[in-house]
Amino acid sequence: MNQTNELKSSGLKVTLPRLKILELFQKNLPGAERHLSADDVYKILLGEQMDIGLATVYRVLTQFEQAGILVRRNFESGKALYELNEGEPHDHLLCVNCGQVEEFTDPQIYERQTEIAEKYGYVLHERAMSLYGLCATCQVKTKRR
Amino acid sequence: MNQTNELKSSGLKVTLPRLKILELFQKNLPGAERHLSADDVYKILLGEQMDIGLATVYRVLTQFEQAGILVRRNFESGKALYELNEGEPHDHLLCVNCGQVEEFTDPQIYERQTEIAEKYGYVLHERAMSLYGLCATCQVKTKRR
DNA sequence: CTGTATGCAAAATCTTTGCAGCCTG
DNA sequence: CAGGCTGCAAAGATTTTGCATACAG
Repeated sequence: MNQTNELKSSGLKVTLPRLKILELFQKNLPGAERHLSADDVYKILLGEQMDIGLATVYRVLTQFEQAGILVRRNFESGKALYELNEGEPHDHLLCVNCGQVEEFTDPQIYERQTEIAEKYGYVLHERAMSLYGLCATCQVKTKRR
Repeated sequence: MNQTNELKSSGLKVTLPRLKILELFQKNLPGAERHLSADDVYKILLGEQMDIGLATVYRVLTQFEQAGILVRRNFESGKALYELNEGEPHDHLLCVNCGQVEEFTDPQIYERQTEIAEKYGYVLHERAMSLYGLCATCQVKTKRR
């Protein structure tokens, strides 16, 4: 099984909480948000009749991040969101009204970031770029008020 | 007095805590970090023999942000940092080892961000970009270990 | 004097940690 | 069977809020 191996190769024992959480992110159900907070994950699993502790969710998410399975994002919301690590780095466009998250990649910006870090003598570890605004749908809704 | 007027024109009463906090950011002492957390501000003021409450610091920082005097930044550290709002937007390069903060502006990136938001139909409210890495000094230190 | 501002303490959030028992390998 | 894993409860860290008193205008 794919997920089982993914866990094993990260040196993690295969347990129900881990399988379920991994599945949540990999399944990618239509309409399901790719970006989930610890609490989101916790509530979803409770809703699926799982008996799980919030502490376990935090621990698993942290382990998955260290294993490179997930990526942790710090947006302005105040709570961390996790998403599947699909290799290619990307940035986010977030709607301040509905919370929708749009992903995009811009090689030109990526390139400039590298140049800037170099110019300042930094060895770059991470890049984070987020744009906040009103999505098209919410612009209409907001205007109506 | 300049600071007094800055407060008045924001509709805020001129009080000692507000003057002191404003001064802290405007003074820009050599070696002093431009980016301060609520707790940083609190500790500095306590060190100056001021009798102030942490809650007041949080309230004042929030008010200053709403008045456009300060800008709030959410870096990965988990706590918000504030800096003087000097009009022109800029981004940050942070050392993950010593916490040094380097500021930079890149019109090319700024331009691309605008284009991206437009492409996705967003009305942009805010942009946040932070690069994390090892500064030149810390690269040397780290290598020695 | 009136209403805003302050300090203190308590509460609210999000996240981490300690511990005894459970389960994987 | 050993050591990692889990749930629960408690503790931490950061930020917000309620309230009585103090102070600016």
